[in-house]
Amino acid sequence: MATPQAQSSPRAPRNNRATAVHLRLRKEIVSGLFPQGSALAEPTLAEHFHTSRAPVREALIALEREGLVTFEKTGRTRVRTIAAKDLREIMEARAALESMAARLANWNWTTADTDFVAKNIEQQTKAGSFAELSRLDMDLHHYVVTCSGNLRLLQLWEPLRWQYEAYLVEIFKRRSADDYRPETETVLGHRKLLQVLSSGTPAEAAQAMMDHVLFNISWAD
Amino acid sequence: MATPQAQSSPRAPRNNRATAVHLRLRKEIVSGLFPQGSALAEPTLAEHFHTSRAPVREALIALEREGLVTFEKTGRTRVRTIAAKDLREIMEARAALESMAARLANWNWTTADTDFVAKNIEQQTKAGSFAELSRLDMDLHHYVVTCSGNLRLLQLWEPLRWQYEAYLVEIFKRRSADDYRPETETVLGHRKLLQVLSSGTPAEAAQAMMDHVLFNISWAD
DNA sequence: GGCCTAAGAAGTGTCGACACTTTAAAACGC
DNA sequence: GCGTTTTAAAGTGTCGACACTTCTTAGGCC
Repeated sequence: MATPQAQSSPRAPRNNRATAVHLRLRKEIVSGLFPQGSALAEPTLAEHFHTSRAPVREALIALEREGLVTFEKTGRTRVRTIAAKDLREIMEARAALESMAARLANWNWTTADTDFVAKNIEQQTKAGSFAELSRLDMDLHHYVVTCSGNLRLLQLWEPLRWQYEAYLVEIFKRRSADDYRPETETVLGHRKLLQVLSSGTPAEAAQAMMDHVLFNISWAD
Repeated sequence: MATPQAQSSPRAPRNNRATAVHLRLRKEIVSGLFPQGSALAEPTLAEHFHTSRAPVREALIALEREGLVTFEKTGRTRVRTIAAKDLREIMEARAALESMAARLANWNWTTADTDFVAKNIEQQTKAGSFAELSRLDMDLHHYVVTCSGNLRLLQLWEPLRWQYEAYLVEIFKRRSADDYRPETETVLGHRKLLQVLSSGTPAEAAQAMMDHVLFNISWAD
């Protein structure tokens, strides 16, 4: 009999330079190293990463599908600009996916999950900057999506995360670092979330996550 | 002043052989031309499409991110096998996205939209095979997602569509064509959907779509 | 000086080549 | 005949090359 071990392969990243370039370039984009709208020429990037154009090209295709770069009709590549209108789309899509994720995560929630999230929220209260708070925030949301046990949910969610982070870093550039005051509303929303995830119904968890994510649309600069 | 027309570029598909190969190969996969799990060697595909390996390679990367093919650790590419467990993930993700889409579509629903969907449902009652019915079904769901006006929702949804169709074509291979009897439940679900989309509340539309999509999980063979 | 034009520079799309790795097949021993 | 080892075939990863297109800059004209 054939089909020794079919398994639908959760994720088998090829171990080549293309994926390395992909990950590095993504990190550089969401770090704000390349301003939005700036050109990404293959020869330049190839030199930057000490490789040839082929791996760079593959990485750009992956990044385009993640929504971090765009191809113009002429083939030129640019860092995608994410405006307020895009933020709305991102948050609506996040709300859809994370609400379902919360529903599923509620189903198989453990005390270890509660510990992780509680610890994360605790750190949020001590956060000293927007950047630190949003990092903790994304960690928490990533954790819930993972807890759903649905790998496709996670795969669809990740690009939204990168796009959101690329948007945030642009905001941080404009805002001065010292006008930060603790975001009590965000923390409060997370506490409510933890409560329904651990001891609420699936429908309550879904609703709470939906409200929590959509609430942040108004954040738009 | 710079930034002449920023616009976040909805979708600018490069007009090259790579995208052509991508679209053709995708169509061939969801048509069942390549059985699930079969190997996709770049030189063979290159010959098949009368091109070199470079465009084929780019197409495979795009298809991997769509979930239609998988890369093994050795770099070999295979058509992804979609089992019942995968179907569950797909339908949960679809339910999440389409529920939000229905909520948004309800908001800006027009009589023209009602006409399109009503005509589609009318055709469903006359469908003579599983294949025809499911084609109409996907057309309808695609229409609703488009009506949401949220391009990211559509972009995230499309890969789920291809995966679902790849699953269906495998089912069709096993089932004989003549044991088809009209799926009255599907049609009934769509009528209910049309009703809430045109004259219900956003929450009702979201709930109806959620129920309708999740109902189909039990379809699993 | 401002505008149009034309050479030059830069970039993309595609190809073939080659080293290295993995798979498949053939040869060998028992 | 069956299992093991060796050898050949097939495949991937990466590179450089070249034609063609697009952008940019310098020159000329008014």
